[in-house]
Amino acid sequence: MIKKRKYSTRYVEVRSKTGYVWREERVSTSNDNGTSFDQIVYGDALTVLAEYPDSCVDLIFTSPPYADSRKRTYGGIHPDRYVEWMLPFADQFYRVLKPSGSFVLNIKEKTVDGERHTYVIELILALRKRGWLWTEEYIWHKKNCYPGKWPNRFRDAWERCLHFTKSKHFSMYQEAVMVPMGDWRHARLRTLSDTDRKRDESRVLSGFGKKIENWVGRQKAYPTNVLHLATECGNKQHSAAFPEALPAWFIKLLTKPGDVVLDPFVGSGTTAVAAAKLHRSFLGIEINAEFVDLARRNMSLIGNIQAELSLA
Amino acid sequence: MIKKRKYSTRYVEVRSKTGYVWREERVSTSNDNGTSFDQIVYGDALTVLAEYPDSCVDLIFTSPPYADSRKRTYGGIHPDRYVEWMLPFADQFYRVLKPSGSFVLNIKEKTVDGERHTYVIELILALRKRGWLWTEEYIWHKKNCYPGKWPNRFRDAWERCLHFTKSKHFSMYQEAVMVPMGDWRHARLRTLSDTDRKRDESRVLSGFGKKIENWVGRQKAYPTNVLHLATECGNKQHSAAFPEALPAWFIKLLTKPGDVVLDPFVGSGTTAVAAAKLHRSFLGIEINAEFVDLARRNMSLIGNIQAELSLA
DNA sequence: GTTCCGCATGAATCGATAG
DNA sequence: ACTATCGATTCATGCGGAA
Repeated sequence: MIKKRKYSTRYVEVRSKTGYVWREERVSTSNDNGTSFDQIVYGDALTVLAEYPDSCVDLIFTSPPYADSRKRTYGGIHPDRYVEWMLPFADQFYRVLKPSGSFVLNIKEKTVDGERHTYVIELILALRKRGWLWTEEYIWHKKNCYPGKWPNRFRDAWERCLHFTKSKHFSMYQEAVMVPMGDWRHARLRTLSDTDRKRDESRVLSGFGKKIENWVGRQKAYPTNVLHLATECGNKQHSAAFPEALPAWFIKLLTKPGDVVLDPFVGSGTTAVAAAKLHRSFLGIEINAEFVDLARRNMSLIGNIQAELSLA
Repeated sequence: MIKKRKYSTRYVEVRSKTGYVWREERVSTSNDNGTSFDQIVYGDALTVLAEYPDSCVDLIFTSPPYADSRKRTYGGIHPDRYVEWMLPFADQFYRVLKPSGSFVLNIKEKTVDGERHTYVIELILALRKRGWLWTEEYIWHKKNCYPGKWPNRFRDAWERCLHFTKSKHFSMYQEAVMVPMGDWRHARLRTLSDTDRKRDESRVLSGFGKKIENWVGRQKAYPTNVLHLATECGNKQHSAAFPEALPAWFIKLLTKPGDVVLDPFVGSGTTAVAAAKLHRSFLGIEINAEFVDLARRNMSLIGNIQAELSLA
């Protein structure tokens, strides 16, 4: 049964070279229940997700708009009202997530008036009251954090990755994120450099046969709950909030190929790109038209790269 | 004015080779306001601290008994009652801490029933209601964390170091914990980039290049709020809750020589040892007689080492 | 092809100044 | 008094061009 998709037209403010202009935008207000994935949907996550059925998503990975930041794009939620703003979204997330699924929230509290604000830990307590299990808290260690000096604190080099589930028994594929043994914190999670690989190979080849087997058998270890990743700071037009390796790690850990990954605040599309590259289905939702364009461009770039790879 | 110190005698259970025996113990119940430091006091922190005056401590660093663990030594506080257990101590800490002082709490929530328990974040909220400022949360990354494998989580490689203060303007000596810079600086020292120059333009108007010179000649950088320390794996009879480098880092950062460091749950004395080595005054309190003995032995070892050093 | 080097760029935060 | 804006501070990384 295929429903005819409905659209509404709305006008949105978009930044141009000279300022801000209004542009017409077609917004999907319905979906085809099963064929509506693998797209960046323009709209508010609350209304977009309302069209989706229960239990259709395997992983929700997102970095919601931080309190009082990105004012131009999200209106800057005040820290004191952050929890009440977030809860309706969390309820929708709970509904669309499969019982075996996971919800990973990348977030960090701001300093307000010289103090760490409490909206994140209050959010944890509120989510538990809504039925979520606070299964784990991973730490993303930002190796290249923002510089600066202040009399009362150092540079902030970490963010929380809060792992919530609906059940104590959720899907987890630990082998997918095993890392080379030894100094695993120095290993690049993004890609092993060629030199690293060559060094490893030469080490293996120089050994005797029986030793190779021992060494190969011990090549990988399970990681810990601390992730060491640098933020990407290349010459992109958009500053990605997090590096692609961050969603990629959780996607590999918590889904298998073909599963559905949702990012309800997808921004420039990093989560969707990571999911697509890992052959997962995805759904990205973004309320800001400018970011929707950017995310779709980034997705199409992936398509080109994959096409090139398949040609080679 | 010197008060005569008062003692009370109590009998305590102590482990011997063959079991548990009762031993007589002299407990100080008064202090000399300034001469009562540099000791490991046997007793309950609540009653011991009650004898101390207001605003006599510069830093409180402690790792309190974890919820539901170390049952034999601390009675295993139940997670659901952890906050109410902790608050009376925190009130005493607040009283004895100087307005410019800091309270650093090394703590990590246990997993209970497959979920992270919320007593730590509830404690943060409760402490704020009692007047504490939640100034910062440092992460202690345990580079060699405890091994193990579970179906739903990885090894836990980090703990919180919650930094509370009484005032927004507290004492902090950041230069004391600076770390060597990365190699990237060699390229930076040769020539300043255009962007650096542009960024410095505004500075030129006021102060001119003296700041630049400072910066170029610098070999060290300020650290971040993520501490990378390995847990000590020495063959001690007692497994210290944290390595000596952890209290040492905060002692260097938050006190100057001669200041007073308090650890109200001093355990095997690691905080006191670190303070003494750094020429700070200290006060260690411990309710378990066995640990008191161990802490005093560890302190006396330091005395020997320092004596040897002064002879050399 | 590698390696080296230059360099922009950050989900930052504080304190002073302006409205 | 209370909020908005702005300048100052600072450093690890990836990218691209050069050797």
